[in-house]
This record gives sequence, C-alpha cells and structure tokens, in this order.
Amino acid sequence: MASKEEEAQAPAAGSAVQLTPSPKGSGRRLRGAVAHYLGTAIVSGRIAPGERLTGEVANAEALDVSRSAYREAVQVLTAKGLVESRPKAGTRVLPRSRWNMLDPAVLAWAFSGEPDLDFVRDLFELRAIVEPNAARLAAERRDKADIKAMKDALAKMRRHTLATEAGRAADRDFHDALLQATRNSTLIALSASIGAAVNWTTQFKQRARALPRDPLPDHARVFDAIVAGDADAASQAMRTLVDLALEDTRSAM
Amino acid sequence: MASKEEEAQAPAAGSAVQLTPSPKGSGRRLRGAVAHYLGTAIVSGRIAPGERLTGEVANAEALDVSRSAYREAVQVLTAKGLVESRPKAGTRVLPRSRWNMLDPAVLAWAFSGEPDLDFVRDLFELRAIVEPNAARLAAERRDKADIKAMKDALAKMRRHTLATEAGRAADRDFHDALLQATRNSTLIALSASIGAAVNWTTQFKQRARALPRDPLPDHARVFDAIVAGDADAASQAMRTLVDLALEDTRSAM
DNA sequence: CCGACAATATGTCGGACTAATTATTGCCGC
DNA sequence: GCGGCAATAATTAGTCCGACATATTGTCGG
Repeated sequence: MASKEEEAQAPAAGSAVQLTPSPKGSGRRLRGAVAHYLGTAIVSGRIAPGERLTGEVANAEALDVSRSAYREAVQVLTAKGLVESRPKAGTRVLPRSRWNMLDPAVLAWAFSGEPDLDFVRDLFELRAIVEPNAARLAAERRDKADIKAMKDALAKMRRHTLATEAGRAADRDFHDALLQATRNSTLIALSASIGAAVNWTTQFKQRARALPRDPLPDHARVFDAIVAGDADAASQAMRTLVDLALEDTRSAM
Repeated sequence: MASKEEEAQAPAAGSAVQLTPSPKGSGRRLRGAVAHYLGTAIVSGRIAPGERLTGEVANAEALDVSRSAYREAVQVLTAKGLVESRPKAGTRVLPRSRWNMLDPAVLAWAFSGEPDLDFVRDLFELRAIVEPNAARLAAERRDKADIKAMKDALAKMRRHTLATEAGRAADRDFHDALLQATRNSTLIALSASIGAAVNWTTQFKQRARALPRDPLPDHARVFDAIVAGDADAASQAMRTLVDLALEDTRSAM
C-alpha cells in the first residue's frame, strides 16, 4: 500500500511536474498544458475510467498552478466527455464509451504517446467508410473553385514530397478541398479530425521506413474522377487510396 | 455614442439576462447555463463567425455571473472549437468549418432553436453513409450478447410505441446495441452523437403529425439480417431505414 | 428503515496582478 | 518631407489568491 492509491496524479512528492517540457516553451497557455497533461494521462490509461482524480486544491498545488487554471483545464476535459465532476463526489474519469473520440484534441492526445493499435484500426475502418463516400459527393457537387484548390494542392504535393512538412501540408490541403466540395458540414468536421489523426500516423510511416509507395498516382486518380464528375470512379479510387494507406501503416507498426 | 455596436451579447442595458429560465431551475451548473447561452447564440448565428465577443469583465457583468464562471464557460466553447481567444485581440467566433459539429453539446445547441434545414440534410446524409456500413460490420462481428440486447430493445419498441418516451429510449437502445456490435470505438462515438441529434428530429416528426409509417418492420429486417450474419442484407435494410426516416423528417418540416 | 445533520469537495465570487499583443507614436534613414 | 522601423503605451485575456456558497454523500439518531 504505502498509500492506498490516492497518490495524486502528479508523480512523487518532492517537486512539481514539468509542464510543457519541450514544445516551444510557452506556446500554449498554462491551462492548455494542464489539460494536455491530464488528457494524455487519461487517454493513455494511466488514470483508468471510474477512478477519482485528486481534489482540486491538492492536484493544483501538485502541478504548481493556481486552482483557477486547473479548474479551467478540467472544464476542457469535461467538455470532451473525459471526466465528470460533482460536489462532494469529486471528479471521476468517465467510461471510454462517453469520450468524444472524434474531438481533434482527444485524437491528438491518443497519438501523443504510443498509439493503440486497435484504435488505429478503428480509425482506418471509419476512414474506409467515410472518405470514399465523401469523394462520391465531391464528384457530384464540385465547382470550378473546388477543382482549382485540389489541383493546386496536388501540384504542391508533386513538387515537395511527402517527406517534407510542406508536402504533408499539401496532402492535407487536398483532402480539405475535397471535403469542402462535398458541401456537407458534418463530413467536413468529421474528416478534418480524422485527417489530422491520420497525419500523426504518417509520421510513423516516415520514421519506420522510406514511404513504401508513391501515393501521388492514387491521388491523381481520385482527382481525375472528381473532375470528370464520375462519382463511382471517385469512390473506387478513394477506396484504394485508403486501403493502401492502411496497408502502409500496418506494415510500419 | 449611444453604442457603436458593442452593446454586448447580453440584451439591452438594464438588467441581466435570465439564465436557465425554465429547465428545472438549477439543474446544470451556472457555467453550464452560460455556455448554453453563448453556445446557442453562436450556433444560431446571432453572433456571426469572425465577430468579437464583448470583453470578459463587461460580458460577465452583463450576464450577472463572476468572471471565473464566465471564463470557464468560454473554455468549454473553446474546447468545442466555437471560439478562440488571445490577449489583447479578444475572443472571436471561429468560422463554421472549425466547429466540432459532431460534439453532442454542439448538436444539442444546434437543435435547441429552429433547426437549420440544410444542417438536418447534412446530418441525414452522414447517417446514410455511416449507419448502413455499421450494420454491415455488426452483422459480421455480433455475438450472442449483442443479439440479446438488440432483441430486448426491439421487444420494448414493439410494446411501447415511438409515441412514448419509453419507446424512443428503446429505439436508442437498439441502435446503441447495434453500434456496440461493430466493436469500433470511433463508430460508437460518432453514431452516439448522431443518434442523439436524430432524436431531436423525432420530436419534430411527432409534433407535426402522427408518425406516418411504422418503423418497426424496418428495424426487424435489420435485426434479422444481423442475426443471420448477412452483411449485405443488413446494410441494405439499414439504408432503407435511414431513407425512410429522412423522408418522414423532410415531410414534417 | 427513514429523516435530519455534518463533513467535504466542487462551485462561485471578487479583486489584484501578470503577460502578451496590438496600436500608437516618435525617431531615424532615405 | 516621406516611408519604414523601433520603442512605447494601452488594452485584453491569463493567472493567482483567499473566501464563501452550494450540493452530495455518508452517518447518526429517532
């Protein structure tokens, strides 16, 4: 025992936890750092669902921040469905089923450590469902501006490779433009989250080995089908694109 | 001056806005009420994207709450991507493309007033994409426990009708059980949000006219296909179910 | 077994001070 | 005199502190 189990969320006794250790000093605000700290702790399972967080005063002091800042951080977690707090009962971690997995921040936390393999599988499964249908809608509804945006992004992807940050940004732009062309706000929101998460995995692929396949032809196929207004072809092309991405990611992990 | 345009988010001058007017007095906490107030104001378009919120001190005073409570409410909005605040620049409403439309609370805010017709269309479009594929996965992966849960929910739906709250709860249970059977956490999170939103629309259907069609046979068809493990049939059955729901909702609005 | 009460942790409040960023102003160089 | 640049001032969110209010929960007593 040594201590029942309520040894606080902050390690040991001595000094406070080093918040925002590396990422460009004080980029995000203080409460953002606390939210990140607690968020990763929960998503990674270090604080299991159903468990109780240490009292505000104690935990805030352990993290060496004011109670206000700590509370605002907890509000963020509450807004994302990770925790729930009630007077006297304290703040408890909610079951995974109530987490907003689609939330960009939650996804980021999930990928900040060692990404859970099952979760990556789930994510690609969702992608395989949503993105081909998004491409289908885009093919039906795109206008000249959409085509231009996608064309530009594709050109940038060709110029820089996916090995560079600029190339990956162009990749995101391409998918973004495609989503915009669907004219569906929910699809935009959804795939924006997924796209960001997928980007984390791209780094893994990059790190593991030189990218095993040039994704450009696949993107071009999707683009051509959308320009032609061929919904079926666009869907099919996007499907193979996602499948290949899954294949690459799987082999890299 | 009278007031250039900075007449705050809270109406007029005189007295404060009536927060949490009807909903069971002080059910949700005070900051929850503020978040709801600001959230609906933004989602409904009363505060357009790009617009600046009144300063914290002024707005908090106008709402007759402490700055702490007001700030915690703003944190919630920030966590959901509705606003962004920087020192000196103030708090600005972000463009719709950055909102977390899938967030349950945002959906609730979107449906708390007059639901935007285009948004409902987007929602059903997403549903038409996701749910049939979810049914497909459920048919492939369901086990006995899943089948039992769905069977029970179906029985409850049959006993009570969709006109009663118990019946609608059973409907949700059915869809929930189906989602659980997919074994995909992202699908569960996604459709949980959608399902809740769809439930708001059900009330509209109910209010407009007696439900024009008995949805039970459709549900039964989905159930049978999943029990049989027939993925294609399950997908097809779910597709018609969603199509009919859209039809009903459309005619009711 | 049920109702009143006390303990406790979150919720709210108010004010003060800090930090970051924009706008302004004045200086310097062209 | 004009245009760009740097120091400066004003403004607004961010953080901190300490106190009190409120709502639950667990317990004690009827």
